[in-house]
Amino acid sequence: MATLSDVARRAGVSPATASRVINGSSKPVTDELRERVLAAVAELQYVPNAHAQLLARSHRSAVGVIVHDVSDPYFAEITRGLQRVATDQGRLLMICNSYRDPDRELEYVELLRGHQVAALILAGSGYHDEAFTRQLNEKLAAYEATGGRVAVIGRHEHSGDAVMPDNRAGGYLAGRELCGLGHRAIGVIAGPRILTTTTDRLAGLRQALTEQGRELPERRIRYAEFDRDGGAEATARLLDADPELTAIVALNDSMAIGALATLRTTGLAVPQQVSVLGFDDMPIARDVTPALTTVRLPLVHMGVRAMSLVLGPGAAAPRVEVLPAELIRRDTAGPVPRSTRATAGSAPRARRGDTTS
Amino acid sequence: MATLSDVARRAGVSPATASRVINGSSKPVTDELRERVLAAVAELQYVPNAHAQLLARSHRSAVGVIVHDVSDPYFAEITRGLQRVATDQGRLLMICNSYRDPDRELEYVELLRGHQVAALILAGSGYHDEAFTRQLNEKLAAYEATGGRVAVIGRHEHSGDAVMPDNRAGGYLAGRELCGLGHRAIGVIAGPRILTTTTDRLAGLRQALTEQGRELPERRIRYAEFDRDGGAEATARLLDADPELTAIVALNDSMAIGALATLRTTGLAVPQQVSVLGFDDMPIARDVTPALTTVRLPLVHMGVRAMSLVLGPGAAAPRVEVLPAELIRRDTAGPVPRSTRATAGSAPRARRGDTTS
DNA sequence: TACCGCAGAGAAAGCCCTTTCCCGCAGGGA
DNA sequence: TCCCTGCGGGAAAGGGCTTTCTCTGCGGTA
Repeated sequence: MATLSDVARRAGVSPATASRVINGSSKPVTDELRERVLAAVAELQYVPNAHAQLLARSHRSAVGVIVHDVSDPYFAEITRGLQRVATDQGRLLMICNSYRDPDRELEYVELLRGHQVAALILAGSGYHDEAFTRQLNEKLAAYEATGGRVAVIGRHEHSGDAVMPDNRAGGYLAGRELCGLGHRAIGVIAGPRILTTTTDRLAGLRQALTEQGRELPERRIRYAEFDRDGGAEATARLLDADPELTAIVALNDSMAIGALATLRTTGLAVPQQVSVLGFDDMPIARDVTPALTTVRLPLVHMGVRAMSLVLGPGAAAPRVEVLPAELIRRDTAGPVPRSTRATAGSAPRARRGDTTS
Repeated sequence: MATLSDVARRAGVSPATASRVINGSSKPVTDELRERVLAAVAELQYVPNAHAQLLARSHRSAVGVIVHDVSDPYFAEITRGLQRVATDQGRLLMICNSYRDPDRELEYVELLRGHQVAALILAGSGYHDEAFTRQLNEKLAAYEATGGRVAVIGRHEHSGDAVMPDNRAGGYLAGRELCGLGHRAIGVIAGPRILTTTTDRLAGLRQALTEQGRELPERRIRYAEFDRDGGAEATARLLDADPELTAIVALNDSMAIGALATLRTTGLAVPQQVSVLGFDDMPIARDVTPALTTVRLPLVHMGVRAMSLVLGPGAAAPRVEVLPAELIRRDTAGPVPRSTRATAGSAPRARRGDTTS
């Protein structure tokens, strides 16, 4: 690889001058030398060594991002928002997929710190895991102590700036909607228990049901992976145990899509026999059939806000921005069927006693 | 930020020793000093400066990847394959989204070169653009001249190693399938004309139709963005001009999903009135309703192969691996309807003279 | 006892840039 | 004419790390 001194030598100038031409320094250089340098660059196909540059100008310009998986639409949307603001400000993003592995998350914080990022954004659910949370906070604190900026999206464990989708309110919206439609036998397919996103959404849902005199017993909840296959499988388990269910709340849209797949296989009509509610409103939600009724989160905006916080002026006190959830009514949620559903595989069971307000 | 010399000073050793402990060098260090260094690292929350490291050991370990958009399922799958091999070999991936902007692609080649990547993988369609192709090849050649390895996925313009999905054969499969089902009035919603992927798939499709004595006139092709909305819009235009169409081939699954959306809005039943074929077999294809009949490409495997080529031993001659396409029959393609469709909005028109073999 | 070899540690030379500091020179004002 | 100013350019000092080379001191062999 050609180096800067190669270029300088070839152009018959000092490395300093070559550097100034190449970087468009404010220091003036005569046109003649400039030409010579540019010519040498072209001839040698010179590309500056990014590591050397980054080391020399200890500049801190890139921003580190840790998500679960960029190709998951939830994070893809958030990332779109992050990217938009970053690009506007001429920042490079370094995006890491933790695949929801806490250890990997910790490693990536170190890695990004090592890469001298100007700021760090963690997106995605927090964990109910004290030891991990403490470790993470220590690392983040150490990073902030050296001037790094940190913001989190959707996790409350961190003491600094945060952008929070209102998961709890979203769960509440879902619950209220189903109650309004007359459902009582409501099942939930949930993501991993250890995720705060799961428990927050569940808490809101439960609150809505409780307010309406319904309840949400643990036996009507199935925990699985937060993806399509997890949703499909959890739905199967749920229906197996509780054939009289008239509604299923999926704690994200991917699971909801899995649920629709299982229901189709089972031959249960949506929403005539079973209603389905999703969560997140990923782009694909409107394209499944029937189109998914879901709780929308302003994903792109969440990204925009987080990046703005982190690149904008700091604040004395940590800022928490809560962004509202919104119910999007499409075609998968309908009124509770008039009669008890005739279940195909298993014998119809007597309704278990739901309490009434 | 604490530096290595800070650590060394605190531990009462030389920077050399500290470095050896931290990096697990093969050079032996007494346990006592090791302990002291490790303690200092922990106390100072020391993280090595990645740029300095990368500069000092001019090692070239990371691999650069340029895709259209990682969050596009097509590339997400490919990337999964790339990642798998890279992780196995302890390589870091730097992934850049070109968003199908040739200039950005060129910039990213430079950027990644500047970051001293050991290899470069370009995934995604090539362009029918000689000037661009020449420029890109020059840049790649310059990179290879300095020992860099290059592989491309799905583009023939490059002279080096390549992994090629058989787009043409895939188009052929789609055409043959529709002919077998009796379709004659076949429309195509295609990606941008400038992409070789578009023209390759189209060529295969046209070949199949021609062999069966059908034809594919330009008026039955609509070019649009290679995404959902492009597909929806192109479908609308196509149906508007040609209400008697009985089948639509989408040149990728995203467009196919857009087509399904438009057909649903229009009130045309799939596949009873109109058949739809996709291309790629993205994960979501099986979850739309009806499930999408499509041409499968071994996306993950393509990624695996490309990364293997690029990290494995070099070859004297450039290697081209062509990976086969496969037709996946699901529920969107059916036999041609018996009678001419009763079109809702526009008056039924006389069939234009399709030639018969 | 004298010498060789080796283990373990440090000194210092890069890695490739950027940027400050300094120098020479030309032009303009006194 | 002299001095000051300012412009254009180069020398050199980092930036933080790795790694080679060198040095010291010890145990073992002749």
